[in-house]
Amino acid sequence: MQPLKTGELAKRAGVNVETLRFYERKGLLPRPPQRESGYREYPQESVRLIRFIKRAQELGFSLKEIRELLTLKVQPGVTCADVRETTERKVADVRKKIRDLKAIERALQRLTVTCMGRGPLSECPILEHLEGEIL
Amino acid sequence: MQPLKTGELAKRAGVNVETLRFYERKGLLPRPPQRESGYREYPQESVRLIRFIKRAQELGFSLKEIRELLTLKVQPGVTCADVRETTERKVADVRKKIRDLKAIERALQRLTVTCMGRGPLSECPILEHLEGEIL
DNA sequence: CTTGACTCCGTACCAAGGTACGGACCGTAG
DNA sequence: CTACGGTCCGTACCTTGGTACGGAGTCAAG
Repeated sequence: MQPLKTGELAKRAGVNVETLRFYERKGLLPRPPQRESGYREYPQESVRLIRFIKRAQELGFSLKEIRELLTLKVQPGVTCADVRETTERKVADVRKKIRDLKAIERALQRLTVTCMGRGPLSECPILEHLEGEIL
Repeated sequence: MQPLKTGELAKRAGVNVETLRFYERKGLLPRPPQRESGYREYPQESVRLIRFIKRAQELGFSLKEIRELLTLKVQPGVTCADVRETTERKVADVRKKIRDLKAIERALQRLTVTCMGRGPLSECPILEHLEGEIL
């Protein structure tokens, strides 16, 4: 298995070359050995690393959190329980976001229910509510 | 009712002075008449306008969307139904966000369930999943 | 009339997660 | 050997919703 050049890694991992550079700057992707010319030579595992990042992102982890997860992985003495704890915190975050959005949904829903969609703008219950006339 | 100076409006509306300047730049808050000295003289209604913005924000509207709502209000021929439509689109957005977050929640929940929190990091099911080992 | 608080303006900065650009250099196919 | 595409680097730019700063000018209380 040959090392990968930046463009090859980007292609295999399904991201932009610029994104790789960005991840490197952010400390998510370690800088690989470089040739004399400066060309980076990524090991094959880098593809997995990028995919790890992308998966974690899909699960709602921020890049900062992902960097922490990656740091956990290489620190001695870190246990599975630490990773689990991070994940549980994230579940709690996500649940809070869901609760907040549901409150918003209910409020908006109440607004659309009060508005028949008829009548002039000056009597629109939605705008009235936003202006604080009612409630 | 005297006109309000920037600081007074900010105080009454519960926002920062800088925020008012920001809203003005963004086209949410029309630039009021100004004295010779440049001092702005806001009409009392501006307090309501800022509160409108803040309420709409709490309901998940972005500043851009709020600007559109405000534009709707002053355009002739716009009906209550237009406002209702905007609100309904927003409800749909919010519902989609909730669905997405629920999918994330389920996925994270599955991960924490598979992880007993014991054992070495090298066998952590959470990290394994993120790396694509399983599934 | 002085002085401290307020206001003006442009601009820079923050977070997050990238994308884009330009000039210089490299590498390889033809 | 040359030409084209890939890569390097630093930097600027984008979005969203603001916050902060600094110098100059202004207002109003004492």
